[in-house]
This record gives sequence, structure tokens and C-alpha cells, in this order.
Amino acid sequence: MLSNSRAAYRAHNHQRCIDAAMSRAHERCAERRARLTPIREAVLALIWQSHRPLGAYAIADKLPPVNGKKVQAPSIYRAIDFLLELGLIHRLPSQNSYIGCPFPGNEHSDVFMVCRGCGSAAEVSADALNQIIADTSQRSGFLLESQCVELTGLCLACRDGELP
Amino acid sequence: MLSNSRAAYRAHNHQRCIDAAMSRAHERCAERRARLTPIREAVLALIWQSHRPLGAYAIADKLPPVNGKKVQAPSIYRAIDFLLELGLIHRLPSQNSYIGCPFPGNEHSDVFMVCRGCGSAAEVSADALNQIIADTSQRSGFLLESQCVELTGLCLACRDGELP
DNA sequence: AAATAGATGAAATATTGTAACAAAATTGCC
DNA sequence: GGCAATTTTGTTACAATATTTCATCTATTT
Ligand SMILES: [Zn+2]
Ligand SMILES: [Zn+2]
Ligand SMILES: [Zn+2]
Ligand SMILES: [Zn+2]
Repeated sequence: MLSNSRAAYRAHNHQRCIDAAMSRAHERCAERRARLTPIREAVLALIWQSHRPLGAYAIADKLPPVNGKKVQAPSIYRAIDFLLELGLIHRLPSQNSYIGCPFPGNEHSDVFMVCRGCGSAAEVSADALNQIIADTSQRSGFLLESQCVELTGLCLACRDGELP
Repeated sequence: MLSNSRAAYRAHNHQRCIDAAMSRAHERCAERRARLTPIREAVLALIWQSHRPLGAYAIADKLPPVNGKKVQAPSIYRAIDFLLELGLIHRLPSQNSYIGCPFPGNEHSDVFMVCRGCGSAAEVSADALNQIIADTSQRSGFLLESQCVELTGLCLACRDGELP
């Protein structure tokens, strides 16, 4: 089971997460002959600033201005589309936000655990879960093409700290 | 495994779906001492007009005007919130739309199969899937509170008709 | 260098959702 | 029934998210 939940929810050297993500991004773009332009790279880096998903306008607000002008929404969305396409980020539809993918390129279901305490999201790729989803689809005669699984709750850290 | 995929994706007497849904809604409101007002009932009925999820503004457009005036967004969203609260409908976050729940009141995971061909959505409550999701959460130390599973692909009918 | 395709800038607009407060309807109580 | 409390709805304005369109600029290819 691939998972970044340990990293996402605990104190860790996050710079390593960032470095790894950016380096994977460069690799992947090279493979696909796609261009990781400055805007795209900046957006990806921003998304990886933490394990909390970011909305498009939050990204726009945090991006450093170019020539004194804020980068506008369409540019942000174009960068997001590009990164989604390459599988470098994922969208969390329930909150209109975007999160870096810790293992792009690997076959993996898109399963996220989103903590309502700290806001962090961890991606988990569980084969067993995948398998059940495939079985369930098949038994219903449904040709599965993609999926989106968002689990909401409290991560270990927030569970200890904040008694509900 | 509870599922309405047979009904949702095949020709069937849909009036029975509607009648059953409305009758369940009245029951459930009675239990909870909640009021199924005309607007709320109309919104629910509209959502049940088909097995295709509807957006809030689509509902607003289709609702018959009251005193010659269109029902405004806030009223629609209030009705939606009410129906969500009672478990009579679900939200599909990936497309900002709402779909009737075929078995409200029963314990059930929220799992949907959404056909990109015909747009219909079927709800499935699979214990095995539930169980795996619970296990996966627990193994990660994640306190699961709610979930949202959207499977996208082609239903049986669309698979036969439309060769991809 | 010219042509082409890809990427960004800029302005406007569309879509989805909420806040705030007034008006109306319903409920519970006397 | 009359009256206060509560709930629901109307109305207006606005916030947040996302897209369309067309012009301009940049990179790649020929
Ligand atoms: Zn990290
Ligand atoms: Zn947390
Ligand atoms: Zn039906
Ligand atoms: Zn279909």
C-alpha cells in the first residue's frame, strides 16, 4: 500500500517532499516532452508548500507578481490543467482544491484522507480498496474509467490534540 | 449490497421511483418532525425527475415560477441543505450536482457510479467496500467521519450503444 | 528567417454559492 | 381566536470558482 500519510500528518523534513516532487516533475515532463514553464513550476511548488490542498485563487494570491502584476485566474487554471494532465497534482472536488501527487506515474487509485482539523490531505493507494472498487463496478456492469475517493475525518495528530 | 444501478441505467417504470422517493420523504419528515414545504417537495421531485444529478441552477431554471417570479438561488440552496440534512439527497462534489437517495435512513456508504455517457448516477452501498475503507483508515490512524466515493465510467447501456 | 505550434496576457463573463435582513407563514400557548 | 416565538421564504447584494475569447509573445521546426 503506497501512502504518504505518515509524512503528511507528522513533523518531517518537508523540504525533501518538495525537492522530490519537483525533481519527479522535471523527469515526467522530459518523458512526455512537455514543458515545465516558470508559471507551471511555480504553481506546482506552491501546491507543494505544504500538505494542505490549495484552491486556484489561493494560488493566485500567493504567486509572486510578474512585472508588478498578479497572475490572473486563467493562467492559474491553465497551469493546473497542465499539472492535472500529467498526473502531478490531483483535484479534491469536495473543496475545489488541488494537492500534489506524491507518486505520479505509478498506477494508483486516487484515494485521499482529508483531515478536517489541520486541513492536510494524504494520498493512499490501497490495492485491496482498488480491487473491491473494480469488483463492485464489474458486478454492476459498470465500465470503470476513473474514480475519486475522499475520506474525511481526523488525522492522528489532530485526534490526540483536539478532543471532539 | 444495496444498489439502484439496475433501475438507474435501464428502461423502467420511473414513476415508481418517484412515488417511492416522495413517499419515503414524507415518512422521514414525519419521523424527524421536519416540514416538507412546497418548495422543498418541488425541489426533491425535480431532482427525482430522472437519475441524472441536477445542479442548483438547473433546478432553479426548471422550478415553476411562484407568482410569476423565478425561485431564487438562496431558496434553492436552502431546500437542498434541508434535503441533504435529512439524507434524502446527496451531493456529487465532482460536478456540483445533487441526486436523490434511493434508500435514505439505511446505513450506507455514499458510493456513486456516474455514467459519462448518459449522465445517470447510481448509488451503491457495498459492505465490503465500506469495510475496506474503514480498515484502510484505521491502519493509517485516521478517524474516518465521512466519505465520498465517485466512480466514473460507462454504464451497461452506454457501453453497448456507444463504442469508445 | 519564416512558419508553425504552444504558452501567456488581458478583459470580460459565466457559474456556483453565501450573507444579511425584511417579510411572511407556521406553531404553540393563553 | 389572539399573540409571541420560531421557522421559512423573499430580496438584494455579493463572494468564490471557473471559462471564453482574442491578442500577443515565445519556442520549435523547417
Ligand atoms: Zn512533506
Ligand atoms: Zn490533522
Ligand atoms: Zn427510476
Ligand atoms: Zn449511461
